[in-house]
Amino acid sequence: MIAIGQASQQSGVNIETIRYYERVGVVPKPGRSTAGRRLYSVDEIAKLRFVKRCRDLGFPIPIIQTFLSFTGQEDRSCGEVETLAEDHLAQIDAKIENLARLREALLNLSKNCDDGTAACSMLDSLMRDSFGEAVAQKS
Amino acid sequence: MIAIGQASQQSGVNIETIRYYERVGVVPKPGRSTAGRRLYSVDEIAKLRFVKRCRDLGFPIPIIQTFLSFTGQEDRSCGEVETLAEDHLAQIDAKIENLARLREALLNLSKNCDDGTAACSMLDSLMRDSFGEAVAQKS
DNA sequence: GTACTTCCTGTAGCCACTACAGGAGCAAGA
DNA sequence: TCTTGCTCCTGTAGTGGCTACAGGAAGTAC
Repeated sequence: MIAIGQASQQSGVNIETIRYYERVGVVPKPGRSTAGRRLYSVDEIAKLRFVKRCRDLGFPIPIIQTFLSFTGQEDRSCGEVETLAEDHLAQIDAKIENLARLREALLNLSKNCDDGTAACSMLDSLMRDSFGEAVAQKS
Repeated sequence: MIAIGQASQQSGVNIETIRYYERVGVVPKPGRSTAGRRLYSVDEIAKLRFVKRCRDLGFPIPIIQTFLSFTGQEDRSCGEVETLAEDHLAQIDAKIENLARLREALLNLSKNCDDGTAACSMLDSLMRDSFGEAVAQKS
């Protein structure tokens, strides 16, 4: 059983974030020492590491909670996990696509900027009415 | 001079968002009718539209405020705008790259998932220690 | 005993909105 | 004139996923 600082080091999750995860119910409340300090087992560290990996992959916390509810039960989890992962992948693809479009728009805007003249054509373009219909979705 | 609902329609900015922009100082406080309702001029609508376009391009609000402080003055704005736009472009590129890496990691994880067996190899991988070093940055 | 570090709880801040409560004004029709 | 329905007002709280800080208590090393 180790304290939260060590748990943070071993899991890669920030101390404040560990407490936040506990508060919102991502990980269960750990045991406490007689003085009231949190004590973590090896399993709990592993769970924290799992959460961190999922977060690094961009999964939102409610999805991670679903994942965690699946671990332990052997049957029927794979299909649902796959669906959730595919949905997430689709969202990532959409984000990439949107960012690429945004990148294009920005490049088009700023490439007129390098002629060294005083007035900024990019700001002008942003001010004019003709621009801005192509880039619309959320990133 | 038009009311906030019309201003919202003509600028494409949500009513609540217009009030939010006013509150945080992105756009100046508009005039009011005798009954206390906001009244917007053509120029103010144009400014709202400018803010919307910048937001659609992903510029954060402080940058947009800098842009707005440049409009009106003719000299020296282009170079600074260009720098800000380039920085923003670099950030977009970094995001795209990170998402692409994330996408790869997710694909690698989930492609073992489609064999129809009961236990989920993806969750297993996420639980094991060997995975997760390649994907680390913020999106 | 003292200095230093780690830990505790609780609250507030970040970003860029969005939603809602509870009320007031305004325009059109009966 | 009255009612209906729409728009608008202010103020506050919620979103996601943390992060930071205040003010204190406990543990450890010398």
